[in-house]
Amino acid sequence: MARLATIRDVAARAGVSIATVSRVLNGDVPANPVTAAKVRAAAAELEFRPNRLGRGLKIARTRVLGVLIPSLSNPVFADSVGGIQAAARRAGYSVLIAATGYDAEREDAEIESLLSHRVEGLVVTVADADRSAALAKLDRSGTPYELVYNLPEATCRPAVAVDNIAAARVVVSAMIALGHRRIGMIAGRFLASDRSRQRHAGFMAALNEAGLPPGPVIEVAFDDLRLGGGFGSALTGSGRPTALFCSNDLLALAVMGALHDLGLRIPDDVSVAGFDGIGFGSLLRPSLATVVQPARAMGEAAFERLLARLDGAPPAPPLTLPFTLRHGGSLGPAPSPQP
Amino acid sequence: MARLATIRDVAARAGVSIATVSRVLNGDVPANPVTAAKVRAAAAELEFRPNRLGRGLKIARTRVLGVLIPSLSNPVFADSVGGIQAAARRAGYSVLIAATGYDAEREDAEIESLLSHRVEGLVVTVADADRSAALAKLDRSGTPYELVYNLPEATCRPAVAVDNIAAARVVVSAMIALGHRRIGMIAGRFLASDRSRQRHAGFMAALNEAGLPPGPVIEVAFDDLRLGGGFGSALTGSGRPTALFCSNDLLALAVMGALHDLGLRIPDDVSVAGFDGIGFGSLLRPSLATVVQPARAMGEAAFERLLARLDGAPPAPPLTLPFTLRHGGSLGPAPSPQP
DNA sequence: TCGTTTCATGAAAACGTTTCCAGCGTGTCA
DNA sequence: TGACACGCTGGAAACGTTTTCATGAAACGA
Repeated sequence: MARLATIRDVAARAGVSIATVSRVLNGDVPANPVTAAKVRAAAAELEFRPNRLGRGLKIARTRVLGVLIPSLSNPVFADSVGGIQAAARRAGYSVLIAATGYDAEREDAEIESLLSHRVEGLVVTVADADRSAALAKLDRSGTPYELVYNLPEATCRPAVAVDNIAAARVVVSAMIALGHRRIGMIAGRFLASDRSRQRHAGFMAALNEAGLPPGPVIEVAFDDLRLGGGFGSALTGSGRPTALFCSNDLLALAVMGALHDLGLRIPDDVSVAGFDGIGFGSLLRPSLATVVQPARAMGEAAFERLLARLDGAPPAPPLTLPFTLRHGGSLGPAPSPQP
Repeated sequence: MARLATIRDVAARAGVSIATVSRVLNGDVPANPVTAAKVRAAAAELEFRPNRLGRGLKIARTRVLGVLIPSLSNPVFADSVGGIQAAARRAGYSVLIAATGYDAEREDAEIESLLSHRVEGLVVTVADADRSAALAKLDRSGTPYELVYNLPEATCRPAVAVDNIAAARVVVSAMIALGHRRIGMIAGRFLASDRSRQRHAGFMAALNEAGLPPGPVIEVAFDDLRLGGGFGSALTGSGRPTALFCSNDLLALAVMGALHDLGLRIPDDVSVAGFDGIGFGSLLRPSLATVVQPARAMGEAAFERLLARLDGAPPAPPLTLPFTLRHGGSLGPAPSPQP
């Protein structure tokens, strides 16, 4: 690869100083039109592409932002990154991305890596926002960041999310309204996910409100969509739940597949609802009833808030965006009560 | 945000020169153990995080790689990025990511942006690898890059992909073997996608081979998953196709939804097959028959090849990875012939 | 004791920018 | 005609690293 042209090459070719090249190309100072033309011509001929390392070093702004998520394979994260990206591009920012693979232990190292590139700020989704050592470190150093999906309860941290508890309560209440009395939950591991915990809290709240005892709660590993083992037995006995609330859509899809394989019809035998609102849910038949989070908009909002912080605005309180309940064929009336 | 510690601060605190700090922290030269300890202590106390802009500027290597894809919302791209990312992380590389939103016109600008950050190489998926001006420019400048999903036919460009033509032929042949005689195709716009074109070629090849006339071929815009309009009429007449090959899975999912809404049963009335092998396909009921591309492995392979190039290896010929046919409930025997 | 080798360390240059400051030529006004 | 302002331009420093080169001390064999 041929050596890339530097500002010095451009200056030499245009017969001016590098200071002039810089001024012309950055367009800040109205320069002599003929000089400007010479510079621009030289830059074009040499295919000059300003080195952002040099620039960043000098002006101490990189116009790069770091994004950390658990995994790109979950559309809910991919979509939020899409939103972040779109907003960033509009504002002239580039995006450096990292993933933890759902491993909270890796959060710190990945963030360190992003920071070493001197990203101006971070948009992150962590396993557990209240217990995250990485976030604590960010707070200590005053690095601007914005959470997405996480909504800390104990700590006050900048976040864009939906109210997980309220949303879960709404879904479960909808189940109750449809006559369901034995409602179970399939959840990502509570220890590994604040969202899962919060959604469980909403689940319990709705049941309490209605005076119903909780059905079985099954915790599964995040990335383990193959629901084997004890799963079937909890869902097939005579006192089996007639509705299942899943802490996220990926889980819900897996559950629907498993139920199908167990010979249970959805929603005739058992209803299912998810959480997230990934696009595929609505393409399924029956379509997946779920809480729709505005993933893309959340990403965009997070970026905008971050940008405001970078421009000197004071830290804003957490932003809860409205969720919507997507009615779907997977959630139907409870089967008529057995005698 | 407090000013970040520089190597100079560490040197001052440890009572040594910056050269020594650099040497100790990079661990290249075996230094005096006591000095090293002092340096490490100082670095830790100051939470020193080497500035990769300075480093990159000096050594002219950034250990950053650029990734350009059409969109993160398509799992097939998100998954390949996941693979790239994982491999990059293992090799100590960071990933700068950009998306075109399926707009070929934006490819060049996004690549320019990535290059201005002095990424060492690029992994890209473009709309049309043979006609891409952006790729031509990369070739001209000798920038190392690797294509994923694109497999150029007219030009010789480094790529990791599956043989789209062969794969499409296999699917369509499978349809024929199941007794289908009127087979249609739903495709992304040929002008905007080399893959769509190649898969169409495979479709035609299989039909020719069997001496069958092609059924209707419907081109739709890439991101337009709402198949309205003339769609229904082409698929409902008396001479309607009994099987539909879709140029990608997203399209196939939309088609399945539309067919369902038209009152057609899958696969009893009409069979459907896709292309890509996104995970959700197998969760559907009926599950989606499709060509599975090893998305993650393709991303990993692309990174490995790129890394080899960066380490001085000569350009390798395009790598075609094996695809597999995933049998799914959406593809069944042709309905018994009407009298 | 001296020359030589080895080892640890520091000074300084360089990477590619931006920007401050000074200098120069030209035009304007008294 | 002189003083001054103004517009453009160039020199040079600085950003935070790495690395070359030189220096000094200690160790060693003769």
